[in-house]
Amino acid sequence: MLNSIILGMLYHEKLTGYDLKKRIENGVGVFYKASYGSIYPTLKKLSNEGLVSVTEEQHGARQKKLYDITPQGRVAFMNWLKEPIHLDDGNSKQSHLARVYFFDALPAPLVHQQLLEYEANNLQYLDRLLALEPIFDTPENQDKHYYKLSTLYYGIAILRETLRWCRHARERRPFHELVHGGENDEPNRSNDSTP
Amino acid sequence: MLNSIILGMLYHEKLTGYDLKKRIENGVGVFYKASYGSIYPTLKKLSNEGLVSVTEEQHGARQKKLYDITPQGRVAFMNWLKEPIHLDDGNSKQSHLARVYFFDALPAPLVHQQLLEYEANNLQYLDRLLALEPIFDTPENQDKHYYKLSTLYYGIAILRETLRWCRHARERRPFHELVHGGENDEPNRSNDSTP
DNA sequence: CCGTCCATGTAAACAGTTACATGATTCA
DNA sequence: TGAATCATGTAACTGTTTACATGGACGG
Repeated sequence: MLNSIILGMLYHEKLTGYDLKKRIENGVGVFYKASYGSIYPTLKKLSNEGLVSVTEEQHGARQKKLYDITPQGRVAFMNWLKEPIHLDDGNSKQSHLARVYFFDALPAPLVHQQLLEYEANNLQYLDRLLALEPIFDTPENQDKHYYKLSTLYYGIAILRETLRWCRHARERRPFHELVHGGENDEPNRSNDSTP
Repeated sequence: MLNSIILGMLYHEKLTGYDLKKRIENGVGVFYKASYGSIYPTLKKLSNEGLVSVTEEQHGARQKKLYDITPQGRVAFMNWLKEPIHLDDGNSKQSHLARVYFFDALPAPLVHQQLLEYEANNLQYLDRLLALEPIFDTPENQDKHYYKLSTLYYGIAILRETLRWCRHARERRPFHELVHGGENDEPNRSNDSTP
């Protein structure tokens, strides 16, 4: 995961380990965290594998190491971007979004294909959860296992929203409507001006 | 994580490692996967820590080990359930939902408190993302960084849905409305039968 | 001259996966 | 009789976090 993210970050500019951390923080950082303890060892590993190259620079008495992606690195990164997205791997969403984050670098037809597949997988998953619904949502469980049930419904709600998002992204439609569409009101927010 | 889930599963019944796997698969399994390679070592660890006890049973020539939660195990599990939920830890949703899954075992006032806090944290997070929106959603980025932008909007959409879910769960309202409420139509599901 | 940022790293521990290895029991 | 399921485990590895350790540069 981190190795791919690093390659993605180096795709357009050379960076030091330190820069990388900051770029990740206010980029993919919204859904993926990286610490120096993972960044530096990963850079070393990528370097050993020939996917990045290092240039040592002297700024006065202080040295810094600028990392750059190699041609092999670009290939490896592109292959990662093209990998099919399967949902059943546990820590799903993290890695999916990390991939999507870099989709601007992928040719449009491939992106479209990826998003279609992602959508299909989510739909399949949703159907699985919807099939569980009548089995688990019994009057007895509604009382004694309310919170267990709630996690099932959370999954269903999130998948619905993910599908809505997929359709937007696949058609490259702007996202204002998705997120600021009238129907999604927020009754609990204290000091909001407007309508 | 797994150790807490195991304790939660043993809270109401004694189980073997094998049983545990199945219970997890069709319980929290929807959002958390566990393999034997993690279950058995974890059981051993929990046993060494005195949080579970083992009873060896002979079924013919075949032996099985029944695991049971100890009083200390119950305390440890309850403490885990009561831990405050902070969102900024990267692999959030997984562990949050795992906790919620076991909330039926927690006294109602504590559950309410936990969900309120969770809601507040999500709202705070949402505000953070909404603050990023005007910074990143510029005409230039809408074109060149469409997919980067899309992940921001995905986050916003999911947080909105999470908040809706929170309000339902906190008030112990049934979930049909959340998930089968009229407004959330699905224009694309016309002619696909399940795969 | 002091605090904050820039910059690089290591060691230990943690949590878990994958693949392997073994063997009994049940049922068609 | 052989496939599926029950049942337990290990070894090697992967990827990551946490805490530690060091020191230069820059601005107020």
